[in-house]
Amino acid sequence: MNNPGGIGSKLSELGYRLTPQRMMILSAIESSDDHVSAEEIYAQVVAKYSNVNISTVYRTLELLKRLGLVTETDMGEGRVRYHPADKGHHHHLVCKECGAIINLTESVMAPVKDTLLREYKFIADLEHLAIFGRCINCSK
Amino acid sequence: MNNPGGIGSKLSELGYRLTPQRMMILSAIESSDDHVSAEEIYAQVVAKYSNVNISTVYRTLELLKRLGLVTETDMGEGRVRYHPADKGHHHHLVCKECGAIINLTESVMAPVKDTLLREYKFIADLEHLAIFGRCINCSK
DNA sequence: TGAATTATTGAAATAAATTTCAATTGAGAC
DNA sequence: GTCTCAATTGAAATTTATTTCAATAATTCA
Ligand SMILES: [Mn+2]
Ligand SMILES: [Mn+2]
Ligand SMILES: [Zn+2]
Ligand SMILES: [Zn+2]
Repeated sequence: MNNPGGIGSKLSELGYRLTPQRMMILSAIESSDDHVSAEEIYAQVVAKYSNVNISTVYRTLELLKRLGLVTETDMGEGRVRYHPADKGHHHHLVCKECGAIINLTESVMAPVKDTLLREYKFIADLEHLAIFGRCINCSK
Repeated sequence: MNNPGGIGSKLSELGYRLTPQRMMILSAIESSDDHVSAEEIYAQVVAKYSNVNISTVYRTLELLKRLGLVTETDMGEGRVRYHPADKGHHHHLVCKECGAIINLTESVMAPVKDTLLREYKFIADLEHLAIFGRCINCSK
């Protein structure tokens, strides 16, 4: 629930309260190895602890996002998905035509990140992107 | 209204009907030199032509997006903004802390686009991005 | 022309996410 | 322990965007 090194311990280190609601939400995020949506988190949490509100889920995700503990990615599904920030740095190529998703390592964006830092002194968040376009099958 | 080379003429070339609603919407998009939101387009259109529905605006934007005639960009305002695809190829750095927006030329993403094409045969849409992060003032 | 078919629209419902505001909880002061 | 105050939450309202479905408009074809 509040495992050392986990998101929960970071939250309390930073002075945020580790409420039952937050603990359940964090556990849902951390236990999922896939990208998880707010509604999916809510469904998991509400099953064990019915007095929790969907807006608390969104608020907690918002907080974690702001603290850089989770990444938020829009893969074009009409809802956004979340990911613990430390779990696998990678990006996704999303084919707009067939929906195929190709994973890539973070390093593809490293040159851009460097350029932006060097030329604009801008620290770009390029940790978990969805890049849209057309895959090889759909582009012929 | 349906100037040659404009979005309207491309639409009819492709076999889509150039309805009064669409003409007004296109004119609102093309006449704006800035990035324009759906609600702003709607406000402009409804002032001249009251029998138009907001869902027609969204639907038209969806169509134009799909045809690659406008780009859609989320600059983190809670609503998305649109831009004629041929009007200025550039990106935006958006500071998550102070909201500052720095413009960049399209070329920053050229190396990534090339890499994705070469290594993944993926044709990436990297025409009008909002890249989030922290500007020089906010990162010290 | 006129019927059949298809594209487009408006209105209302719906969905995802955010905001508002009052109630509750919890941490620290005394 | 009790008081005080700030943080957090729940419930409902709101916002942006999408979807559904019936009505309308335009196009195709007999
Ligand atoms: Mn991922
Ligand atoms: Mn722009
Ligand atoms: Zn594809
Ligand atoms: Zn800034």
